Amino acid sequence: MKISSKGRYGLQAMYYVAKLGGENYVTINQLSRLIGTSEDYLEKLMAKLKRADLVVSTRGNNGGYKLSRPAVNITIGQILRCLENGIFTSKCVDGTCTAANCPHKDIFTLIYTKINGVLDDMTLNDMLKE
Amino acid sequence: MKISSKGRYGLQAMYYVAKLGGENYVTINQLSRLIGTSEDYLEKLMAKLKRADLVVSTRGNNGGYKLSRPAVNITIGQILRCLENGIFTSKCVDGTCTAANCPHKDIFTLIYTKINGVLDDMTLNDMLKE
DNA sequence: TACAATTCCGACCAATTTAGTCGGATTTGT
DNA sequence: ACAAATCCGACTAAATTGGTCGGAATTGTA
Repeated sequence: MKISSKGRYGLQAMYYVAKLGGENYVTINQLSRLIGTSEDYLEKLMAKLKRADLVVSTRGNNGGYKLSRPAVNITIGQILRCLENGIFTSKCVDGTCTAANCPHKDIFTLIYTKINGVLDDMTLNDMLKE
Repeated sequence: MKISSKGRYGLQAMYYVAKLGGENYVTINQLSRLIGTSEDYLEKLMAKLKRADLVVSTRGNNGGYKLSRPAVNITIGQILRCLENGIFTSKCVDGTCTAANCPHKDIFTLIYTKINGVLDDMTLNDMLKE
């Protein structure tokens, strides 16, 4: 249940897209050199970030990625949730718990609400300020 | 990165140990019927909870488990951390990040500190009150 | 038009973690 | 002696993560 390298690479990629971006597009090649992982793998992560509307891209020469909106409007939670598998939910919350009258729905919901609250309280802009 | 069934079963087991316990010892057989999973698997989880000093046990006839201390002094975070693998930490925090001058140490540390704070703010007693 | 730079896409594989089983050994009260 | 329990290590299966590969499609530029 740690943040896996998927989430870690994703956060780092978003950080560099934000930092180097502006009007420029940032390429996977640049990101892979900055982060230190393969282009092939990063590509998968960028695809997820794009599907979640956190970045936009153009193909072809001079193409690459940039943020879909200002860094202050992109939360750490949004980034992690789109990369990690079913992050911060559980059977007892999403309705698939098979226990009759699952007695723990409320506490699990509370746990996840609080964690998501923490993550959505921090934005990409907070990473840039460091 | 969801709370896996390990964590879920563990929280539920602790809940029932707290609820049925008091002076009594609660057995794995009871827990498995209440939670709906195998005795064999629960046994592994109880072993971890014991190693973390969250429960105490006696063997033999009339044996079983009970809390090592009052429910109000056992946090959700303590339960989850002892069951899940390296929960809420990451390379960039624990010193194994190989990036030179990892620029993200602070933000990752902040994320984990906040999440652990949330989890350690809730105790087993909060589960009992539901 | 050719070409290079780039994202995009699906199939595949390896490593790790999670989930679960099994066969006993040990302890304890009756 | 026996039954009810925890304890323990080895094993397997399933799922997820981490990563690779080959090529298709798009775009700017010479």
